[in-house]
Amino acid sequence: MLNQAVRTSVTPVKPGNSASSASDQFSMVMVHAGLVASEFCYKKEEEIYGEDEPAEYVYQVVTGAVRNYKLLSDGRRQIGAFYLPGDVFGLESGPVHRLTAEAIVDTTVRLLKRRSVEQAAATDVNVARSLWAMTAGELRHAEDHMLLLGRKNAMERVANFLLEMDRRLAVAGLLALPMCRRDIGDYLGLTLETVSRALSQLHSQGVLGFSGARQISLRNRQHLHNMDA
Amino acid sequence: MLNQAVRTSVTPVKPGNSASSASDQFSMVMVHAGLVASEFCYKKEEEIYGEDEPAEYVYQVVTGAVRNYKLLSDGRRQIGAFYLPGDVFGLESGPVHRLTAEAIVDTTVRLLKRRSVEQAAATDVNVARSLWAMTAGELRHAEDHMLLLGRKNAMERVANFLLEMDRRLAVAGLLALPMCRRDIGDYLGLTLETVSRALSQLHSQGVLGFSGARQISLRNRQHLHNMDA
DNA sequence: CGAAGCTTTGACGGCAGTCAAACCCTGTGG
DNA sequence: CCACAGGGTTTGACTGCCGTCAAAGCTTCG
Repeated sequence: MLNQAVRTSVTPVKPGNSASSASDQFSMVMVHAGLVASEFCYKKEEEIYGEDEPAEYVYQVVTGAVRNYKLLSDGRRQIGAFYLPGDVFGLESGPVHRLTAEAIVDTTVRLLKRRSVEQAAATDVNVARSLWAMTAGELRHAEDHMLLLGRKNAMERVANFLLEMDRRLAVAGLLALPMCRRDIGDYLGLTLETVSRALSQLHSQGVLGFSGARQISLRNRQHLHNMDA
Repeated sequence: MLNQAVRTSVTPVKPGNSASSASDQFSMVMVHAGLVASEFCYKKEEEIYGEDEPAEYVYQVVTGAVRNYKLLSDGRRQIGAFYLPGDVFGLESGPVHRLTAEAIVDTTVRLLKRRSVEQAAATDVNVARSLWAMTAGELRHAEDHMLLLGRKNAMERVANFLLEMDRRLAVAGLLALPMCRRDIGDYLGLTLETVSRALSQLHSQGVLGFSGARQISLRNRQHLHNMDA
């Protein structure tokens, strides 16, 4: 499961545009608690942890991308979140992971032993507050996503997705999507064909440009905002 | 907004079948912190707090029922959760409420000042742990609900809803639903007509019985479990 | 250069949404 | 006590958005 221990680190990951406070808080937890994070690498498509497995570690993406999902018995899949560089994932209040996490592409993570984090939280109230805030941040995302899944049409979902990815991983105005159309569909509650058709329509309207299917440049963010309802 | 101060209390609410640990934790927070909760009543359809309003209180349902929802600008609504006797709601890690809460029927709540809760968490690590656990419980529900909204068909959603309500509010094998068909639809990402058709089909199959549209008895829970995918 | 996987596009179908009308229940006032 | 009004629920007819199935095109990498 853990491929390759590369090195240890307490330095912050990529201050970049993924300016969620979660990554800062992750660093803070480590600093306050005197913890040291190890780095590991997962290959493309490799499982990081499975649904209902004991939660032994907390992770932070350094490079790459992760999908977090649930499966129905017949194979239908709902991706709850994508984790990108700087994002913390796998943090549980209870004993087990409630979704499966997989590397979408080759991915490097920093990780902390969950038990160490718990101990830090038991002695430092600021650490405890940070853990709560991280879970609350995931809840906020889930609440927004329920609105999308329950009430938005296909074009609104895709527009919302593009704006979210633009905010979280665009560099130099260019979106380099790590995930395939099926992953996007399983995140948005659509089929891969519907995602493709929506993107094609936006392309033909000049709202976005392609440099290969996964390199996208947004040419009219306002139009996307208007479509997002 | 706060109609009527009835009395104060530190005793647990209704140990009943809503055996979520959240209500116990609410009591624990109060006991550990020496806090006293006030009781208030909201009338049917009355707003308890609005989206983006400052989060000043934490609430626990004593009697009645609450819907927690987000709206799109054109009126489409997604209900994220129903809160029933014993449930805690309105707890935020950040400064504001992210959904609107309304009483579905006449509802009594106990409430704590958020500032008091924060202070208790700052000095008692067990309180801090409880707050995190409550938010984590809401996140778990949201993750399950994303799977329902993104990937289940109408019958699977309704079957899931009936089993959830059966677990949370059935007394003597009878479900007394406080919410109308539109609320159920807005919770399940369906229209009220689709909810009604699914319930009618289950009735005609003998899976459930009606005593009025909102009094339901489940006659074949196994069948519902099988339908829930 | 070739194979495999990913993406796009097209044709068609079906599930759930929309619109509409009838039915039912509850509460209220005569 | 009954009539009525209003809202909630059920049912029907039809529509349409998105899913399904299929095939062709495009990348990428060995």
